[in-house]
Amino acid sequence: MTRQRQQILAVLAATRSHPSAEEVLAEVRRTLPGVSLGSIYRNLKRLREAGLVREIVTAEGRRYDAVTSPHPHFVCERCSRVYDLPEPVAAEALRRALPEGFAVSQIHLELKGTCPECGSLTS
Amino acid sequence: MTRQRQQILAVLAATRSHPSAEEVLAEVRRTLPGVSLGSIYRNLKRLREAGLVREIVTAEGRRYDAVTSPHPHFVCERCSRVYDLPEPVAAEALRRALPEGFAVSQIHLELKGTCPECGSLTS
DNA sequence: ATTAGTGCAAATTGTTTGCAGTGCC
DNA sequence: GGCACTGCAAACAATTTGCACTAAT
Repeated sequence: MTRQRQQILAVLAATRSHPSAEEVLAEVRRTLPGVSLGSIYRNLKRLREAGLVREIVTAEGRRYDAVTSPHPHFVCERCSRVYDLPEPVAAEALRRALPEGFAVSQIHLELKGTCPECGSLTS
Repeated sequence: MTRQRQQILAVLAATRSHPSAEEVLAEVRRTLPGVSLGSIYRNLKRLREAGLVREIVTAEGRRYDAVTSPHPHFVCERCSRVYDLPEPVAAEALRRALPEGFAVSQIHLELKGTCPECGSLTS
């Protein structure tokens, strides 16, 4: 666990904004100016494998999130912001509804639409 | 609606395998040998805008699907196959559980884990 | 000393675009 | 003739990788 890796995790833990790799880079550079994008990607991958970070793949790109509890997201179609939602539904019911032979490791629920910030805009 | 576009739609309608753009290309070329990848992407985009095709963004790439009814998917973490699931849960309940100001246009539910094909394998 | 991790730059992959030519109304 | 659509190739963006160097145990 190097300084870089710690910083990345710290940045992710400190925000609810689900930053992209580039955004993580910018933020980490505020304390470690020399870091490279390659290291960000490498560390995000390791952290993901370690189960400390989650990757959210949207049509607009990949975003990262320090793992707390599994929760669904709301993705704004206009501004691409990702919002956390409280755990809403019976994941258990879902699991039971599944055909025989499927082993579920994650449930990823994503709603798309427009967020309050964008909802009022005309175009 | 050109021949190419029709073929692409036909290919997607004829399979439940959720092909990638490359796979669509290969399939379409069986009847229209000259088609290019650029046209596949262009047409997939148009078809998507027309609401005839759905794009499924997974960590492993984008897959395409002729739209029938909205349904959730199961993505195998080992082989990346995408499976259709029957509409399982109260989308309405979800919508109601959402904080004020969010307008939902699509609900995308994705389960990850291992599928029956892969479940028995050791590594 | 060894081993993992780094910065940098080049390579790779997936997708989009510009352009000149085609085919259909 | 005009306009949308094509194939091709070049452009692009996001992510990964190879390499020589550095830091920590």
